[in-house]
Amino acid sequence: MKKAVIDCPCHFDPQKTFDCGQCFRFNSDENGMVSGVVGNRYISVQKCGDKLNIYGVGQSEAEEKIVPYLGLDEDYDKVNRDIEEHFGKYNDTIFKAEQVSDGIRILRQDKWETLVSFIISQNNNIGRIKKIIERICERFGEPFEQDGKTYYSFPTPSSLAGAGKENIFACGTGFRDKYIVDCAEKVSGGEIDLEEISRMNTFDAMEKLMSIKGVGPKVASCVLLFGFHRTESFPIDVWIKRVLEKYYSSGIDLNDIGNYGGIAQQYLFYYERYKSGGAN
DNA sequence: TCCCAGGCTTGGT
DNA sequence: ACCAAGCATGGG
Repeated sequence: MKKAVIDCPCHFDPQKTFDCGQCFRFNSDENGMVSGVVGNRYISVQKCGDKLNIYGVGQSEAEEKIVPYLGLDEDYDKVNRDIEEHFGKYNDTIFKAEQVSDGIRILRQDKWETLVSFIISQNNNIGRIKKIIERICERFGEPFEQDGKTYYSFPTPSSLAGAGKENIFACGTGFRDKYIVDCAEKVSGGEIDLEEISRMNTFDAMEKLMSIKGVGPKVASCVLLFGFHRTESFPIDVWIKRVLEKYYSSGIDLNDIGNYGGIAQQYLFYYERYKSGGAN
């Protein structure tokens, strides 16, 4: 089995990072090993002191692809300072959230995979989201072998566009089948160009993403944050609404959350949802 | 034009 | 029966 070892920066906890709901194809075991499919590789990540063991890729691939994927090139001291500046002026909630959530990083996931994944996430729970995505990969993705086991890549836009609504539905998507089809058709047909979106300002990018059926403000902002690394994107869901009412009842200026407001959102989300024993 | 309520698949509890 | 990191839809 291929293996790489890299220096682990501060503020990185693989389990928290993959457990905070931004990624649906990874699972962690009791040894703190976190494993899942990235592109056409199955990788496992394990933190050992100030080192990070990465299995499934060689040293150069780990440094070139996995380090940016994990967001390890981002300076989280700087990130945290900016977050404290923008959220600390209201009260001390963000400092507590930062402490509890320390180690969460925003991944650089594939744009297309993130888009489909968060369409599936609506009105759904994480356990079921994961199962649906796995079935979609098994049925429409490309198989690849690694260490004697078979894994499946996330299907391409054209693969899903040609899958047929009934076959998408058969993966357990429920009413979201038509949303996935619309999304796959628009992306494979070029009507939606994800690389073009990555060059747009956040407002235009949101508008463009929301022209896909089943993509509203919450899904679009999650896709921008997790798939486009728009760390200023601040998804507002039921949990964050609760946080805003509970800790920021006199309101916060959503137009002044800084360049890393989305990371603050993750801290607050994790703080509120997982501090009292966690969810599924 | 904007706002709001009820519906939507499915599996877990 | 109720709920889940929401959204499209139709009526007012």
